[in-house]
Amino acid sequence: MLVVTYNVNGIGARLDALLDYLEQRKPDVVCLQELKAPQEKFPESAIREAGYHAIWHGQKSWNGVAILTRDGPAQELQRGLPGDPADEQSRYIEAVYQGLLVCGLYLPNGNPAPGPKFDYKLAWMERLIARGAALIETGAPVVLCGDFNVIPTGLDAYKPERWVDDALFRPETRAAFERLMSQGWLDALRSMYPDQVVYTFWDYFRNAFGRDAGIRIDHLLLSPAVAPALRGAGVDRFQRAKEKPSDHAPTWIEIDPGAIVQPKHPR
DNA sequence: ATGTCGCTCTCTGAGCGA
Repeated sequence: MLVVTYNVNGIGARLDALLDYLEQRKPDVVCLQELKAPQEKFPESAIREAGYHAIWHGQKSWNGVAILTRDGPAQELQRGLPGDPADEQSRYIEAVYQGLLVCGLYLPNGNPAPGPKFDYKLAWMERLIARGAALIETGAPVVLCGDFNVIPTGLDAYKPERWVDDALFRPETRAAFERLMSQGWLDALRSMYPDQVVYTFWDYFRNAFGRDAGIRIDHLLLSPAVAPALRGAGVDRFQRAKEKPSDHAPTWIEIDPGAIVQPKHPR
């Protein structure tokens, strides 16, 4: 089962590229971020004609997340990250698909830091940590994936010294991410490539992709029940090299559904 | 500080967020 996370940076501008990708790779599950489209502007029919079911949480201008599935619809469990009823930003969606709990997220960027946007990022991460603990505690097989806007370590940035004051790499951000990870999540890409440089995002400016001046901020975290099913992982850089690309590349894992551990007493 | 995109609005450029 191929599970992909892909920040499209505007579903309107990226529809052709997305359809091309679906045709080329035929992923089973795709978590999308940064739709930048209101709920009613999501191109549901074009995606259906491409052979995918979709659930999505749109928002005018900014944010927006979706989950696409190929072999049947996903059952939506949660829309919006719990913990703050006043938070109206569309950054989280959760669904069950073929026994797998798929959580797609678009974590706040948080720049400039310090400031109110950084405070919002850290507060959002606290809510994510609470959600992560609850998910792990069920024993369910969970893939928690998306654009985390977190550079976990210096290995994950071209010239990390340039990111020290950035909200994606500040100590508070990395510490919160480490607290999430300490719950028992497996960073799928890093586990497959322990020492290698792996980037998922390259700025549009200064020919960043051509120079491979990237960062790794799109992550797929696996709960203990799905970690043993991991068979492969990677970044589809070819998609970033196409015409009119997103600044992110699709990032993927291959899992063996037969190796997923289902809890004996599902709640 | 800069660079380049995408989206929205008052509208064919400017502001904002990333």
